[in-house]
Amino acid sequence: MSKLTKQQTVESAWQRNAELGPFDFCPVRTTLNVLGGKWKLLVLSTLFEGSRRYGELRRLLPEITEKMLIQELRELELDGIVQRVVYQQVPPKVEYSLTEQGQRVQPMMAALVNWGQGYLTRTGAPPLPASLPPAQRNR
Amino acid sequence: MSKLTKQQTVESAWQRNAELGPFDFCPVRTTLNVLGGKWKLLVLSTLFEGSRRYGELRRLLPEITEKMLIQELRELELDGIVQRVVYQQVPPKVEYSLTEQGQRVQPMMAALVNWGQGYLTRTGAPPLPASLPPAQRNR
DNA sequence: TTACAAATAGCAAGTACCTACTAAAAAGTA
DNA sequence: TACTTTTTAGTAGGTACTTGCTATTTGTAA
Repeated sequence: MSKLTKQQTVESAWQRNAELGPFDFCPVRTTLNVLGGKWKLLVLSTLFEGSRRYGELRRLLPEITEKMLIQELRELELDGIVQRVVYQQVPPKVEYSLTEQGQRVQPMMAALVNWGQGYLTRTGAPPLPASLPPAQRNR
Repeated sequence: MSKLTKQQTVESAWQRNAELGPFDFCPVRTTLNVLGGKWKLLVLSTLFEGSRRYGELRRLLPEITEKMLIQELRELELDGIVQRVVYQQVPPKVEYSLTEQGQRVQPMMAALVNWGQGYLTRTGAPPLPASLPPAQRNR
């Protein structure tokens, strides 16, 4: 993207990262580019159960800023992971759901969950934050 | 971490992200925290084949800065993913290899590779960078 | 007319992340 | 002494990513 256009429009995450060079057809890099946002997997996990309106997502994921939520949704839409359907009503209604590509994330995420769980149980939660008393771990 | 100690020492990635709140025992978050660095999976994939000296890694991965390379290695070591063995020689020799936790990354990464490949083939490489002529895609 | 709900966008400020460059240790060799 | 090889650390600067706050649209209800 040009340095001149300082304008901050939401882009496809793929596209945003696609100018870094010829490494971009690396499958892992692709996955990280498309799904690597701080909240994307969290949002997707909510959509595994079915489609949701924007407001529902907001209520289900209060730790995400509104700004971030739409931004992530917008990127996921541009990258073909979620589908956005607008109903022509007056208090507007927008429903988000997973595309086929989005559905395919589920087994992949299962692998992440699996590794993370193994790590947590095997290392006994945070590995050696020796500086903190153990009691503080669960804060 | 205290705002006062501006000192920039390498921390465990787990530890660095562990103060964000009670979400941290989420397995996915854990996985992303530990393995989410820009180069970590790339480094690990190099170690799947066996142990490597620092210099070998540097040569095999020229796109990574030396600084970043040791930093990522150090974090991975602190998080228990790689093992670091120092040989008491005069031009120093240090070998890095995967721990058991590190070995377990391989199947997980396979899932990432799989998703990324599916995405690339199904969407036909970069999805709609309509602003660029198709020829430019392979730059 | 004023107020409201639902969804979304923009900007400024802050934080985290990466890179480039410089430099240190250690012990043998020229 | 000066110089090499191998591994590692520090610092400054830049870029990318997140957050907080404010604002817009559009019918309908008060």
